[in-house]
Amino acid sequence: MNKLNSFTKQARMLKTLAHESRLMIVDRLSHGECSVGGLRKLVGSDLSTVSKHLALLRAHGIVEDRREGTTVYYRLRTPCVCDFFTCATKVLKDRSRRE
Amino acid sequence: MNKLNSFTKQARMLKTLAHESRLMIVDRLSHGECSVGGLRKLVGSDLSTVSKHLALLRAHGIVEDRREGTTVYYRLRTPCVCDFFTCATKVLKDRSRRE
DNA sequence: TTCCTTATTGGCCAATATGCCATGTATAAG
DNA sequence: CTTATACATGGCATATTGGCCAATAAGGAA
Repeated sequence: MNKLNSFTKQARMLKTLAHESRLMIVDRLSHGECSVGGLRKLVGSDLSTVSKHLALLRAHGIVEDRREGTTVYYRLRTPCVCDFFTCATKVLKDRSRRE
Repeated sequence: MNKLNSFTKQARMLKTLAHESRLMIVDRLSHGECSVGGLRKLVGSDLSTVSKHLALLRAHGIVEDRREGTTVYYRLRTPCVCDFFTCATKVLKDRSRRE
């Protein structure tokens, strides 16, 4: 059923990660689960904005959540997305060496 | 002078790559340089559209160009961006296994 | 029940991205 | 010179994204 080619799927995933706040969230979650409020303090945006970022990450299978009372905790669902950080850092370093 | 934090820079690079046509272009260039016209056939968009994608990739240091007569050839400037494909494929596979 | 805390969703608007067409530029050929 | 080829760029319309506020939902406590 999923007839989307590889480039389309890769582009969607990259788009999902291609935002400063969402990168901060993923990086934070790579160290362990965190509540929405906790992530809000981290990124500094409105709670509703953070919640929407999380909804997007969840819709794309990057994170999953767990409710405990009124608090919702998020965690990474695909831990290897962190490889993007290694990858991105490497590219950025490589690029700065050439400038 | 570049006071941008790491997340901002990473987000910019991901945004630059987060487009189906640009991914196709980078993938094609990973096999060797190619003219704008050649890339146009590959992605199927208007030549001006492809040219703008290339301008964006160039502005972000992903590709560089070389003119030969009236033809302009593009090539990857930071070959390790291809690691993103490995990375993305890995994540996508990992995700599909969990669904 | 009502109140409070925490998070999600809807609405709205500003900012950005995308893509096409038309125009401009650079090089080569005649 | 003119013409043709191959790209690049400006402009404009549309689509998407991002973020805030307000409203809503879901739990826990009194």
